[in-house]
Amino acid sequence: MSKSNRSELSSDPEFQLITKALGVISGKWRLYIILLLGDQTLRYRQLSEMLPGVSEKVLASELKSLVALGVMKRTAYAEIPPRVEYSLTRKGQLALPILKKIQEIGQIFN
Amino acid sequence: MSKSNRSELSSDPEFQLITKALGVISGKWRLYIILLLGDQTLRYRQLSEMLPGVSEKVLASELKSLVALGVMKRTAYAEIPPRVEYSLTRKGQLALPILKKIQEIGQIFN
DNA sequence: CTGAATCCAGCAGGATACTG
DNA sequence: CAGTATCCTGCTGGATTCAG
Repeated sequence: MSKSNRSELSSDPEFQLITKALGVISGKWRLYIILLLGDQTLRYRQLSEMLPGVSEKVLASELKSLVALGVMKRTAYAEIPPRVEYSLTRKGQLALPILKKIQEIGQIFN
Repeated sequence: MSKSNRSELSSDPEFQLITKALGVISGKWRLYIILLLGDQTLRYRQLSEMLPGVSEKVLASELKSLVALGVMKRTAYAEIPPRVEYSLTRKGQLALPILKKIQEIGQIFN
């Protein structure tokens, strides 16, 4: 990483990229949820059951953020009872291999 | 990621790895500091100057955490004035290529 | 020079109840 | 079924001062 001592860190393009990337993966459950979804399409209820101990509020807001970030897409069907499915976007799938690598870091420092 | 519906998430080994990895990279500056150091050896003052806007307290505690995690090593010389140098451990260097990849995630979602 | 100590604000994340 | 609405708490990171 080369340094161009500008006075503000926030103007460093590398810093901006890192911040962006951290937005996708940081948070107690975020990365785990993405890897859990993987290439599947899952309903809200399925995700919820796969994440025991994560409250509705937290799961819902994480999913919302991930959709807003462009990692996942949400598809709602106008049925009764309601059905909502989540899957990775193309960008999400692009990022997936790298995200899986992050687990290796966990192994290195075990 | 395959799921074996055990009742507690914290007993899932994959979750543990992810949590471990997140410990290394999450935090507003942590990942940036690691990439900034890269293969170099830098003194505290140099790091501090490369990180305008990061207070002494935050920098010092981040470095301490990174040393505790085994990512960096700290070498202090008994001189006056004191000299302290930081560099990546072998484990840190092992992780470096993956950490660099994380920036690509930032590019994907730009 | 290299930090530690203190004090403090904001927000991510959790518990629980309720709605379309 | 798929979420909101509230309310609450602890931790992360920031400002400033002090010390070896």
